[in-house]
Amino acid sequence: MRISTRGKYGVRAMFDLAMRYGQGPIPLKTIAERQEISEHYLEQLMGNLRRAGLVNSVRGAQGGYELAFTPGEIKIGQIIRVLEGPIAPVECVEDGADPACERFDSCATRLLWERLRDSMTEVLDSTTLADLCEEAANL
Amino acid sequence: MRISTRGKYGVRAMFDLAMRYGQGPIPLKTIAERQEISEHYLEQLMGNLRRAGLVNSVRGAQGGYELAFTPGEIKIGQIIRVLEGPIAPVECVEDGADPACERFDSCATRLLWERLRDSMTEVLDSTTLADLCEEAANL
DNA sequence: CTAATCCCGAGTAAACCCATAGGGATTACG
DNA sequence: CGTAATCCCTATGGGTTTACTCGGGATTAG
Repeated sequence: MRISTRGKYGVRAMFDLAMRYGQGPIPLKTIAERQEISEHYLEQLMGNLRRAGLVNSVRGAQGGYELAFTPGEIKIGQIIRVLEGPIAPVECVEDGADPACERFDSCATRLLWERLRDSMTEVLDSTTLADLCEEAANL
Repeated sequence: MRISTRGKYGVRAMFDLAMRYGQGPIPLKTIAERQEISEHYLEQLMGNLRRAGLVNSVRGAQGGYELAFTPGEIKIGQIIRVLEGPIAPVECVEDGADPACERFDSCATRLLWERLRDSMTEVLDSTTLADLCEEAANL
């Protein structure tokens, strides 16, 4: 029941960018050092986030990454979905999964997994990067 | 963000036992066939559940497994913890994890993971096998 | 005695995770 | 215009986990 380092690192990196929102592009190297994440590995994650439209990149010297939206507009759930895939404890309760479940009594356990999925989604989609920044300020 | 087949199969098998609670021991083979789970694989899972005290086993012919408590006394969270480990999206918010987090601003993300853990725990520990049986009856 | 059953440990193929390596493209700045 | 800083891309590899399979031993009802 763990998320992988992808989601963990991704949220950390995005939080790092959120804390410096509006200060121009932040180089990957800086984020990686501050967050103690392998640079090359983080690069792959940032690539995914960029292609998903959550960050913009600026190439060349003095370049780096910046959020594509304000911290208040980016939900943690979006980051997780990009880096970890759909938020669903089992495949058959993924959003848009085919509803044909040939198993008869699995339906009972399915309701359980749906409730679990919903409660996870609720937490992850009701928290934005701005919320994390605010919480960080109160520590 | 998936549970493995261990948790999935385990819940299915325990649900199967709950639906037949009080009818004497159910052989593994029967459960495996009904739930379409590899027999040898399920055997390993049942071993874990037995050692955790959630099921009793009866050896020899006419033997099998039965719940060690009434369906209403067994929470899904207990099954998941036996087969999947602690319910925690990241290691540092495991119950009883050392509170020494040398990372400074990870604290902000930590609050998030704690909220996620709590919402997952809430769902899994507020549902019992009896709840699943009841839901199955209403389908 | 025998068949049914649980019990146990080893082995294994595939997938996934977490990187690492090396080079190419772009651009600010002197 | 050259150079260093930076993003971009693909490939590779070791380690771990997953989801089994296999083979045999122990126990017990009938």
